[in-house]
Amino acid sequence: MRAWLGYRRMRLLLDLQVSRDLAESSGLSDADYDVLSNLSDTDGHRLRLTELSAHMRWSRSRLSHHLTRMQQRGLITREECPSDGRGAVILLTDAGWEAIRAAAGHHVESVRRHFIDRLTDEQIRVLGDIADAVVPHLDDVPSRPAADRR
Amino acid sequence: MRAWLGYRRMRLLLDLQVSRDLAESSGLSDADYDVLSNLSDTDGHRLRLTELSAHMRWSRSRLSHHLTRMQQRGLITREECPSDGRGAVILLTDAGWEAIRAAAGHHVESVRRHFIDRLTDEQIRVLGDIADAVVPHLDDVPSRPAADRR
DNA sequence: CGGATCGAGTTGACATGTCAACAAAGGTGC
DNA sequence: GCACCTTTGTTGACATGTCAACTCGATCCG
Repeated sequence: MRAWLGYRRMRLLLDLQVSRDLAESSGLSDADYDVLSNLSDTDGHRLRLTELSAHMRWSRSRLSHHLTRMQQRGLITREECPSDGRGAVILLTDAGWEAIRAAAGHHVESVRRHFIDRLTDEQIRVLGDIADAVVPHLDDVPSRPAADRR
Repeated sequence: MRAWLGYRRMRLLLDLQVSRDLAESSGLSDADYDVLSNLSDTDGHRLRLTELSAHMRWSRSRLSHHLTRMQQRGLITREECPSDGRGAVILLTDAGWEAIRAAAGHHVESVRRHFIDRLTDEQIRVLGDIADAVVPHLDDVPSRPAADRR
């Protein structure tokens, strides 16, 4: 009980603060940052829409809407897929790459300040273990967001 | 890095699963559940809107909108405040009380299944410590949601 | 008291997320 | 090749969240 409530409270306050910092320092929302960082982690800086949505656990609909807005801001573009005519390869633009590079430093500092620096090495290690214990069980079974199951 | 990414991933998957369970078993959203449980924790099952919003870190605007919807579903009501004419005491209805009582059991089971049962006693203890280390620093300084500061 | 300011809560416009329906291409079996 | 079903991505309607403007009572101070 203590652990769960603590987790929930931490989640509420920490994520609020970190995304506030992110928005102030770089004008990106949490969602923007996640999309950009997933793209920038791939080689070629490109991903099929469905792959991206599966990894982020977003519905394709949500992602498509969000990408439309990000495209209008020049952060990403859409390409046709050579191997599948229904296409949609999402590609990071130079501006998008620049945006996340510029944001990353502040973001890391923010996470460090509000989170990592408050913890002991031991606590950090155990937290990693906790995530490793919890995540795998959630990562395969349900798979797709509710909107897509049926 | 490992701890932060693990935390983020866990947060994504765990919260997704738990709120999915919650919605399926009781028809309540996360937001509904939080509001109801905050109210049911007070004696008299009532709170001033601003107190509630401060504790939940919601803007008064968001809370007011959400309460309007919850009121239409009969989960809460609004009363005038005797000591302050600008009023707004939020009161849990019988239906609201019943709804959260019914939801709580499933919810606890869900949290246990996806989270607590995956962890050792030691990990649970440390997680509590982590929250205690992180939360206090975030709990006083910033205080109000962005929309209210200015 | 009376004017200025502040704080509580609501509202409406707009941004974002969800859901179901859809068009179009891929896959399968005949 | 062609009927059939699946998968991809988009769309529009609606639900929810954000932000700024507003009303009106509280409070401050002459």
